[in-house]
Amino acid sequence: MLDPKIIKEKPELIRKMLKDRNSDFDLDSLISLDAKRRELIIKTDELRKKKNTVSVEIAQKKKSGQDASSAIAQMQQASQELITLEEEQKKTDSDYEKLILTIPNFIHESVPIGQDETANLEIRKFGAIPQFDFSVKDHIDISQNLDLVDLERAAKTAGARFYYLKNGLVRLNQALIHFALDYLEQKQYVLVQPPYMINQKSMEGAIIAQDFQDVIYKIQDEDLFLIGTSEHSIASMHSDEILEGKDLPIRYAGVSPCFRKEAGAHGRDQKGIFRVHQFEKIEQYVFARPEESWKEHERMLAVAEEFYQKLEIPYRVMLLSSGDMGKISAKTYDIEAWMAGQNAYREIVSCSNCLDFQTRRLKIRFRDKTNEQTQYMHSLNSTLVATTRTLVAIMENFQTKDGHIGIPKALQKYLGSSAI
RNA sequence: GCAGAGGUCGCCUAGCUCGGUAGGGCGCGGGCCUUGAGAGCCUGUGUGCGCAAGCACCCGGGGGUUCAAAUCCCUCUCUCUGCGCCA
Repeated sequence: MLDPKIIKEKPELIRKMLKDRNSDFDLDSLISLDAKRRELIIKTDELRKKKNTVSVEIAQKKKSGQDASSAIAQMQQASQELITLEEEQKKTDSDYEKLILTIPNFIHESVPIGQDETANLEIRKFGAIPQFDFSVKDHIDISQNLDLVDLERAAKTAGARFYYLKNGLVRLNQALIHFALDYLEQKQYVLVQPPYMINQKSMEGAIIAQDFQDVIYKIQDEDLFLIGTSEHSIASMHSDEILEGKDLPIRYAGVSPCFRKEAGAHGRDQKGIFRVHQFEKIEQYVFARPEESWKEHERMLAVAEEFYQKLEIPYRVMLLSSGDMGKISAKTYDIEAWMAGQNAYREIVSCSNCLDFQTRRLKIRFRDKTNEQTQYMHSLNSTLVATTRTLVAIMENFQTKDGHIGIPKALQKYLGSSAI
């Protein structure tokens, strides 16, 4: 959510952002609803003031034994008027609220303006692309040959985009999680295993309504939604709280399964475990002081890059364009890992600064002294590792001529072996 | 799941029986006093609208009764205690 004051005072900033995002958001409706909302506040406040005055009068008259009936009549009339106005106000407020929650976030000045991913900028590359003296397989062939993944039976029991991991890949998945947790803990992150289901209010704090439909699974007859990432749980963890400035930044390492509908992804990455409904993810989630959030953003990216360097996975860092970026992010870097079986770089990390967009929705504030004005802090999130995609990268990049999989040195002690 | 007790301003607490402007303490800010510090005293301390003066709102959420609700009624939710069930 954006600051209502900025929308009111500098609508031209919002218009530019909407244009850069190719958004068809109806700003004029929002502005007129806001005007109507404020007009109603003034009117109802006046009526309440009248009621308060008359109420005191009634109390005094009753106390001294005078007749209060004319004052009571006034009171009844004012109450009636107020009920009508309050209904209108409720409706206006709710319309306004719905609309303001769907405006996308501001865009940082360093973000390239463009329609889609073709306008993304490559920032840097790391690692040499592996060369093979045999014909390269993709992760589907490799995992089928080694009995590491059963997609057919998963399709039978759950549907497309599900999988049974088996044998060494179960261990490798756990090894990645274990390694990632050790890595972030050593960097002083607070480890968090959050609720895997959260209520609607919390979910709305973390994402924009329309994403519900495309991404989020709902639990039947309960006010509960399966999280799409631990970001959703951790964002709302401090909702309605006022934290102490001295505690910032707070860096969380979230570990959880992630559940995604992947609606609208028909046909893309249809096979294998690259794009699935369920996977494990270790996430960086940071609450920072506003003036430090851009520094934190670069820091989180560096933490993620170092992780893939340790895993010996070649990657490139992309700066997403205004048209390719998520609505809640002001700036997003993606890390794309080289995947030998696809002969391409594919997204494995997304690192975003959301400014005060989430914290404003969730009322997460801080202050340095108890009587100081509170401020919204900034929130940032970045993948450290989404296990299935990294498993794909390892399987494809570390495949051997005899059809097995080598293991990156950093993972060997967690796996207990150097090959699968 | 059942029963009981609770949720009041950043924190603690009074007020609820019997409806009439939510009081006190702590913490923190500003001021007075002081050579300085401390103590003491004064004052401020959440949200909204407004250029401002100021006004309105805020007692876990929602609804009801009433001229008027922290207070009475209903409902939901969370916490605690006991019982039950359970990996």
